[in-house]
Amino acid sequence: MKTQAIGELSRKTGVHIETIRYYEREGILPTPMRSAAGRRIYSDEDVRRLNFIHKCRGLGFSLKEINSLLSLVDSGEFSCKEVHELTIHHAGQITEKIFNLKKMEGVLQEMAAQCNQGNVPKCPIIDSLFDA
Amino acid sequence: MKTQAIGELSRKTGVHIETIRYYEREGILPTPMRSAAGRRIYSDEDVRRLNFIHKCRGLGFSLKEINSLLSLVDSGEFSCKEVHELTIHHAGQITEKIFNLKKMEGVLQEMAAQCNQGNVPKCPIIDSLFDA
DNA sequence: ATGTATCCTGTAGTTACTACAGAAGCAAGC
DNA sequence: GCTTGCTTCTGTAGTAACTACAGGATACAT
Repeated sequence: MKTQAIGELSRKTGVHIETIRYYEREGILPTPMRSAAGRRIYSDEDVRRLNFIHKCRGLGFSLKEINSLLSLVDSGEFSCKEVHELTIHHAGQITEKIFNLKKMEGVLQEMAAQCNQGNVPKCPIIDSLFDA
Repeated sequence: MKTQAIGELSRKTGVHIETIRYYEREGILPTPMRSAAGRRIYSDEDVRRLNFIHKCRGLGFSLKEINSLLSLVDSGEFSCKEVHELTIHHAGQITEKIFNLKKMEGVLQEMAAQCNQGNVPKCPIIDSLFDA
């Protein structure tokens, strides 16, 4: 499939139509082509870009941060210094997020396992998580 | 240290004072003790709870989702069925988040490595990430 | 040609903060 | 005891990132 309307883009990505138009207003999505009647037309490139944005949002990145990541791609012009600063900054964030998520994952699995054995869990979530 | 004022809680957790009061209004943090003059007094338990909330927010969980996690702990009363539903739901989310973050991590490191070798990177961020 | 679904713009509401304003409390030094 | 500076208080208003209509035009299947 080559192009699509906003509804299909929404279905493919799981992003609400209103949110897609909001991203366009905010300059995070490029202003798309329009049909003769003025309807937005999207390419598969837009699907990929919106998927990227959507998942980044779900991982706690702000639109501003996402823009700074996307700007690496959008501008043909960027220096290695800029790339380095951004990647190092974001890579640090990402590593920390992974670390915290793994901790959460472990505790939740432990709780579920305790429950399987018929024990009411003591729920040490807060105690064992994120003490510092 | 046994108890502390809101400013110190803020410094320890990195959460703005206004946000702490906001969490109290929203019922995510319990209403704290007050000094004779009416100032909020927090325990180390509050520090841990706020750290937990803060990191969850940074990982893309909504306050509603965080509440559902915390309610597992807050109520002495919960059934194994409830625990299971919540943990399985959240564990799935968490696993997916980790998966996506690892993908991002890999691509960013590759970009930085390319730059180290003096090449201007082709920046395949969007192409290689999140195609589906 | 007619009904149903989709799209348009525009505005208003929601969530999760964030930033004051203005008043009162606390702590240290003179 | 009084001043100076910092912290906290309540309350309100502003911002970021959506989300939900309203009211009207367009597409398309029967």
